Amino acid sequence: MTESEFLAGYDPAAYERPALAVDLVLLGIRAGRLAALLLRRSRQPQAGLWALPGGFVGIAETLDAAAERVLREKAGIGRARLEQLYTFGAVDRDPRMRIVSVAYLGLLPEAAFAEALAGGAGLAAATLVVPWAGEAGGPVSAGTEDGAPLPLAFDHADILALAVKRLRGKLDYTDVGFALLPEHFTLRQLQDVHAAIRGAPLNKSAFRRRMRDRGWIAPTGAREAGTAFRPAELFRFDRSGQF
Amino acid sequence: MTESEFLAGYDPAAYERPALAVDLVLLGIRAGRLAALLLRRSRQPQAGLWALPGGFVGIAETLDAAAERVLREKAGIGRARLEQLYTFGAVDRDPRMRIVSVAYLGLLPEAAFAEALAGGAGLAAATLVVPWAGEAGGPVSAGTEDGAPLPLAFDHADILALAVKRLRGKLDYTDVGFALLPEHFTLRQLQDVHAAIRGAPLNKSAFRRRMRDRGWIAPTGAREAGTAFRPAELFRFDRSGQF
DNA sequence: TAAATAGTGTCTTTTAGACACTATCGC
DNA sequence: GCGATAGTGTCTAAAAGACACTATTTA
Repeated sequence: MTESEFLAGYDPAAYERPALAVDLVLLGIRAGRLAALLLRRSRQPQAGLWALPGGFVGIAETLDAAAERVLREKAGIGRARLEQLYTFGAVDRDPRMRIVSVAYLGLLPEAAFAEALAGGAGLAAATLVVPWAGEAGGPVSAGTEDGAPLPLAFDHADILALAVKRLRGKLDYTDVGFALLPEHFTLRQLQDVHAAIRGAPLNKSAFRRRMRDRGWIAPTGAREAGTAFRPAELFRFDRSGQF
Repeated sequence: MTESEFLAGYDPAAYERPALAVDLVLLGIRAGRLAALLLRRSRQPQAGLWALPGGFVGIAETLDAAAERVLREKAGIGRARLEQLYTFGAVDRDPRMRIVSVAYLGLLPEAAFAEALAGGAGLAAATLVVPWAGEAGGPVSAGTEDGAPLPLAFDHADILALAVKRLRGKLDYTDVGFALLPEHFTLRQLQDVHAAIRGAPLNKSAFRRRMRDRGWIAPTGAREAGTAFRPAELFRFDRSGQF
């Protein structure tokens, strides 16, 4: 153990520490497409650009707790499925000072997503263009509903791209698809969510067969209402069938 | 934006910051089993327990750079495939002070692993018992070669368990298996590595077929030497066949 | 030629894609 | 009954597991 390590270990106050923050990638489905919740920066630096909701981590606060607090305070959302994504630590990622940021992925059902948009937090929805470029995923770009690009602040484009990549990677073997749906849903809705995340269409019969075989869905007995045609059966996520 | 957020954003020096560290899970294959490199703690707290090599992140140092520096300085290893794993931020994970740690997964070929053990860094090898409990993976425990358990310091058992889980998850669709082998290897060696990571045996014919079909392996034309029986063909990882 | 492992062939099972078909609802 | 979508049946293709078989090398 060198002298500097000894000091760093036992008197770390003697060394300058990076600031530690969390940033939230809040994803939902909007008009059949994957979308993220962004805030427009009103101040320098990067004023006018779009940023992920974020905030600093308190000295006596867990990372998860900080993410939940930002979800409440900055996004005005009470609850969401949050999961740690990756920690971004480039030295110059924020021009003000050294900030290391732990990125979180949050998944919102369609209603919660719309509610967050309507709330007073000033959030806007960025539609994500997610081309199907193999399992690895291609580039992800954020834009308005009619296609105008939304320029992202700092390294937030990288964070967003990684979030989509992670979501895609987990789609086939975890329950992430259900986190974007209401408690009761039709198989068509579920398929649409999967298609939006993949960026490519799915075969209907094979999809339904797979969901059934995995034991992930349970019939509720109820049916859709208000359709102009044959109403579909409503299912719910069956947590017991996970493995 | 509340008053406290404003202050935290623009005068973060006014708030106490967590210390930021990296911890390295260095994995390799030893006697056909998955093993990790650990350091025995000589001081309080948790003296006598086994810990992952780690160190603090410098104020002008990338997370990846900090991990590489710890790899050199604490483990005496020049190069390894390092990949960020997860960030651990429980408030009381270190009794001395608040330390948030970014865990890294490092994969070492068998020779590099043995070399690191023989080096003067004081590293010991902990054999990992990795039972096959479905894709999710069961509990992971560290022990000596003859089965005596090695108690781990802090939350390092959690970090180790997550590292193995990640390694398992990536085994089938990335090149992690090759990172644990020398440049030239036999298909038997490759299969043994996969079996060690899975914690379950693999079908020979199916395994070879899959590796071939994916274009991951390229014949070198050379053969094993020094065997008491038919020598196997040597292959190398074919990076071009990844996707 | 015996021992031991390398490497292959083939049958079966599972999973997914393609695609047409039937069922059922509101109007 | 018509329009539109829900939901199913079945053929085919691709991938994986089981397992026996042949091949090749050293001693």
